[in-house]
Amino acid sequence: MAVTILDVAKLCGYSKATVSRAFACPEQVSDKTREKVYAAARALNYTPDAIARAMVRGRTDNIGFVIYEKQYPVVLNPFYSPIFESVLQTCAQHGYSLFISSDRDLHLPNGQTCVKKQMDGVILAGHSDMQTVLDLQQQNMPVVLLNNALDLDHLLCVTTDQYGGAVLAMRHLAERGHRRIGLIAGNFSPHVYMARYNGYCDVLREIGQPIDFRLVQSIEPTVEAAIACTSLMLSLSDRPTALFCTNDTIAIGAMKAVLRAGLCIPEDIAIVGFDDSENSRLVEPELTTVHIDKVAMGRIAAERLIAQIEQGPAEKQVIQTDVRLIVRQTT
Amino acid sequence: MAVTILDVAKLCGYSKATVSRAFACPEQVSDKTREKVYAAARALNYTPDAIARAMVRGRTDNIGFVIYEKQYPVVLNPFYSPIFESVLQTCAQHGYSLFISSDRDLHLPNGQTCVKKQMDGVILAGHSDMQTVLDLQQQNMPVVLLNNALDLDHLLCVTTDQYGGAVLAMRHLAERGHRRIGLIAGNFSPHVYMARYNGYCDVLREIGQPIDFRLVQSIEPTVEAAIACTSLMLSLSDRPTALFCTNDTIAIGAMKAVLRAGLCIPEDIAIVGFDDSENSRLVEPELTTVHIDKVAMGRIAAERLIAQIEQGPAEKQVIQTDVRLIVRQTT
DNA sequence: GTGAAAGCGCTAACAG
DNA sequence: CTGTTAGCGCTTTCAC
Repeated sequence: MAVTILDVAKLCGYSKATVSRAFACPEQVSDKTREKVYAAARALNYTPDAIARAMVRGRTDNIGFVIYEKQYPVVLNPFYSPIFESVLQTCAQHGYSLFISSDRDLHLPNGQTCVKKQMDGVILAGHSDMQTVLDLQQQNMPVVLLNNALDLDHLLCVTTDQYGGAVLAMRHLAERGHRRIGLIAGNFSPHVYMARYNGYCDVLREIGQPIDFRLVQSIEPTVEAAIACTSLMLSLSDRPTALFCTNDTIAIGAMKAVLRAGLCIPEDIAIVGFDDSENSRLVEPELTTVHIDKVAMGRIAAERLIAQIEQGPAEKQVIQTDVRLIVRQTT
Repeated sequence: MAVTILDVAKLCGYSKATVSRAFACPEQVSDKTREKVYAAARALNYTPDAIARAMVRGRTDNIGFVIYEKQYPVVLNPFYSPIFESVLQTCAQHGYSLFISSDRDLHLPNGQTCVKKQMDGVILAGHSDMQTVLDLQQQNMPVVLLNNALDLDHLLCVTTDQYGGAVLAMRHLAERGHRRIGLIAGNFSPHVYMARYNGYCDVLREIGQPIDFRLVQSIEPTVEAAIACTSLMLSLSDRPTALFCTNDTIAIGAMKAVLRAGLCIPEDIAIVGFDDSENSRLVEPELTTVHIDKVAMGRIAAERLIAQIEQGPAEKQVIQTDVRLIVRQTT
């Protein structure tokens, strides 16, 4: 793009400064001038250079959404994608654009942490290590943690009530009269895994049901793994009457295994999932699951990050969004 | 970030240029020097400013993935999200980062088209109007069209064999002996809609089956709309024995309607979808569908765009990825 | 409301 | 292998 602000200035007879203002703050320029400037710009097909602008303003109006590498792919992840979408919307509303990258992009060849790209702040989604966050903070790069919580000063974290959700799911099953309830848990980050696992154990304890470890399995959260795992559980002589799956993908795999075994849902086996992803409504019967307010998580993370960018450092805080049980047809 | 390259230069006793090289092209600097520079950088917590770098290099190493607004949300779209993911991967491999934005971001308040953000090229996904593409080209902004084709010089388009896919699906149904085949078509862009519709008509003609317009419906591509539409078709006295749905979401809605009507798939009604989205394997029975090579589409679009960025304008070309039928359990 | 001038932080010749 | 120098294109005081 060879044509610069100077070319426009020359053509319309005004100065660089006026042309600049016509684009950046149109209200500071008289109507007549603005029109002339725009006409000249159109004639030359001039377009302000975003980089030069960012350089001098010290602001890019970009935000980075950084995913822990292991959790790739983001966009296809039924849990993260609605969150990402919500972040995207919120950013757009506030005039920010969104970069998407993995945590690999956060390190220089010499090992230092930094934001190699042009962004005013970052949302770190999923796992992220403390040193990285510290480094970023030290470089005055606003940071918000999403679906993760770290105990650091001035760090804002947005999570959800993992434990409460598990308890909701389990109590619901217990109220339906289930006692032999299996757990198929995805091997998520310890933070998430333990909270959901504890919910399972605590409700079992509440109803006086001892834990049968043959009914507690930890797997990769894929449909295939869930099918295999469930099939095994179904072959038990005293098979469970209900399954609590720690995400919807697992629950869908469990459903497949049950249906393929010729059993009925929920009559023979009841199933509860977690996340309330889009997929939970795709399957038939539709899945009872714990709703996580992914829209709120994304929105809050983005809003709080933007607040930091525009108004300075955050207070240390963990914002926990509510969960609720969505009862559909699998229980 | 108050600390600049100059601070590091002073601290380590080298010049700005050397410090710059230590980060930008480490091999051009002696080991000893590099270590000293890095040490100083670490001490000051210095990090190169990506904006200033981009400014002087005239390159940002960023690519924009721009979606036609009406097709929002991108990330949740079962068709676009795998493509986006593939673009993301390819860009990462080549050292580019990805921006995601809608076509709204392509226009200045004065109506001019431009890339307001810092990117070296853009992938325009879905519908995009010709003037926008022309404007971008005139500004020397490399462009690739994805899932769309426009007849413009030096414009590279990546699409798929929409018509061929429809023919594959229909012939498959015909080979299974179906004659009364319904069409439930999503109201996609004319480009896509017509190709798939023509495939339907042509195969019916091949098998000497007149088109019954009660069996041809055009709807919003949502599960709900598909359920409603299918229910209606099922209530016909001479209901179809098979349904060709122009995407998987519609097919899944159709499946729900069929199952809820107490009918069996594929015994009573066979169903074929289009896209081979992740969802097609989630449902039970699993969906027979036309596979679109979304990974290839994303990769090719990204690679070609990068080629343009690095090696100059493209030849006018429409690259059409192959389709194939994936026969699962609904036919 | 408009213009002149001073950089923003970095890289890329070119020299040495 | 390292240093010097000249900007990249824009915004932003500060005058007028």
